[in-house]
Amino acid sequence: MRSTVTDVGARRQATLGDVAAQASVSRATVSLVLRQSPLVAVSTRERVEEAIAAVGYVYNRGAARLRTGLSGTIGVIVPEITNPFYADLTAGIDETLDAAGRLAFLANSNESPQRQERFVRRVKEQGADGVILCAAVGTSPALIAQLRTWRLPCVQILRAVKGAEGDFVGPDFRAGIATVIRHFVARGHTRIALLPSSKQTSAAQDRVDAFASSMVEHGLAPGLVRACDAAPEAIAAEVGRLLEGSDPPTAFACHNDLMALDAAKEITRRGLKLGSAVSVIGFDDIPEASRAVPRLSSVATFPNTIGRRAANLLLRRIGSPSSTYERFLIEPQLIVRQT
Amino acid sequence: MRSTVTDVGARRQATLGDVAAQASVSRATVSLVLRQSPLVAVSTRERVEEAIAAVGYVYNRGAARLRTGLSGTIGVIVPEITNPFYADLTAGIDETLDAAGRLAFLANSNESPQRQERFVRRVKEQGADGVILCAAVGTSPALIAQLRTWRLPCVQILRAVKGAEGDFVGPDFRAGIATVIRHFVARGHTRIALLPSSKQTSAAQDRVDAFASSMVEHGLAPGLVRACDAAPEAIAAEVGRLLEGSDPPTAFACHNDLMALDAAKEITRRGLKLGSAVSVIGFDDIPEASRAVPRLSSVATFPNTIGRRAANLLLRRIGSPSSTYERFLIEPQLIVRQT
DNA sequence: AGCTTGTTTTGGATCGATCTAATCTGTTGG
DNA sequence: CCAACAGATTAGATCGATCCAAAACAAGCT
Repeated sequence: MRSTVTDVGARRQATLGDVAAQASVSRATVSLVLRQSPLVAVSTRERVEEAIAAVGYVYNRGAARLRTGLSGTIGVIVPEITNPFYADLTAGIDETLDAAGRLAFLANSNESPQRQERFVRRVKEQGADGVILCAAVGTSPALIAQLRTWRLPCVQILRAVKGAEGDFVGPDFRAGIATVIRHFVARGHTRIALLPSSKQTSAAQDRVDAFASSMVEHGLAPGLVRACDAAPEAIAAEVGRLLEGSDPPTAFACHNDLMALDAAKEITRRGLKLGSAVSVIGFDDIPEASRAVPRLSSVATFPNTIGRRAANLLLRRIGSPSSTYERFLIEPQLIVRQT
Repeated sequence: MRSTVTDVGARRQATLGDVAAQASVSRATVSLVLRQSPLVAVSTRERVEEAIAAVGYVYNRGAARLRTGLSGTIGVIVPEITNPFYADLTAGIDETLDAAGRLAFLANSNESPQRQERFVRRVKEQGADGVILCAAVGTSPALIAQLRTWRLPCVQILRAVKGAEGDFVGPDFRAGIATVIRHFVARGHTRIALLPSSKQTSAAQDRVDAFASSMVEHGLAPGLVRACDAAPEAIAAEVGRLLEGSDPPTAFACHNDLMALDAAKEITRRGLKLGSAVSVIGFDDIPEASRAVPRLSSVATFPNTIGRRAANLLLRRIGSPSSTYERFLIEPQLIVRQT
């Protein structure tokens, strides 16, 4: 009663109780107003809203979560935030969560399962409502099982942890490889090499599998598969070995654009003409691909879309934890440029 | 007493109380153990730790925060997460916070002050202990003032909001420009152009100011300053206009590497030889700079370091909110390559 | 007036931790 | 034997919201 707006100097943050006092209603009523309940009379609602503004009240979602069990937060764990692909992905997630009024914890596992485990635990401690996880190389299925016993909804993206099923969103790498091989064959290539990442992920394995069956499908001899570290020197060396071998390949399907760019560089350095003598295609269609000379052909994988889909799926799953798992494969698109 | 470890099927998450019951001690004691208090006897501590493992207890930081007022979280708001510079920065922040046992909310304002404001409010609602903010273009000083009245510590990075002082960490753009001009002059250039971003930020203004005083310092006529949108076409057009003008510049200092790469492309397209006839230098030293042909000279600005410094400063500020503001300018480094 | 019925409002318990001050235990010294 | 004290443990209040069941109020109908 006595307390008025002039108590601004007060060090303490305004709470529901302060608003209630200011508006001469009960705390319960203020709570109803905050949650847009249709129960409160319009006149009271207005009075309460004025009071909220007057005392400078800010909702304390942490306190609410204690009661409701819902925090309005999501954990996002990626293995390599500095990779432009993940940055795009993150932007897509961020956008969707923003629209849903939620906030994301972002953590960079840096491909370390230990660090990843630490993050998962912290995210759980903070009471996040769910997790979007791109599992680090070497992730144990036990981690996913852990999330399950915690009843913490989880959507895996890009890489599926072996031995742990669940919701999943990622590019259809198999379809992508199939398209690339079809393209190469149409152009007359018969000696084709695949350079998958040497990281042991489902994303790499998918490429290898699809490559093998595609080659068979087109009646070609099994192509050359050379798992390759992402370092520029490693790629140059591998490309060199292939080109110096007997019956060298004339087309290279690379794990991603960064690797493809380095491969292209080495091929050019050796005096071969890209686009005519030799073809190179990467994955992801990063901005650099179209800027390079010659402009790199690439399989676009739409990270932003994947991020949005994953976030939407997670939100749905949080709403209905019991329904059966979903699996979204985003159709990639071959962008033919000069290589 | 009756309840044993076998209640695993229970839907409810284990709480402090469950651990206490399991270990036959009080909740207060368990709490002390969790916080590594030296008060508890070693034998009890061990008993409690066993109980924690037995019931599968996970700390509820949200509940703790209600009492302590500390959440162990930090808000990070950047204007453009897909820019590799910010990705690196984020990685630096993430690393530092990880070491400090904290978790970051990451939000992408996308240069929208409205969105940024929404995020700031959400971060506050979630009870974050502090904020690292790279202010969107057009941010009002009122936002910083708001944070201040909320007593939410804030470290600004890269761009300082005009009219709002506070803690700051960013590259020393002035020093960077000075180095570039010195380098150009040493190479014999006298007609120099500056292409700052057309975004109205302190980061752009710093470059403009430093450019002007550098030119004077070397006894040169004021150079050409052309604020420029980041779109490749806009840059090509601007570079074209400059080159076709009377007495065209022979050296270009660009706002960042992405712009510099596009400028370089246009210069090459016009048949001018980069590195001899014309020089181009960008900022940030993104990976693409060293991969481009010709290899782009650039001013490295060390985003990862900036991220770490900012995070460390924020952690210190959370520890002692009242001490005076600090301002860290990270010395950039000119990397001379082929342009 | 008394009785429904429907709409608003509310007191008090509750979520899961921490904090404070008090209690309990065991030891030591007078 | 008791007072004093240090060390270890605890009961109960508390943080700021939500939930529930009950109360207050208003309007309409006998």
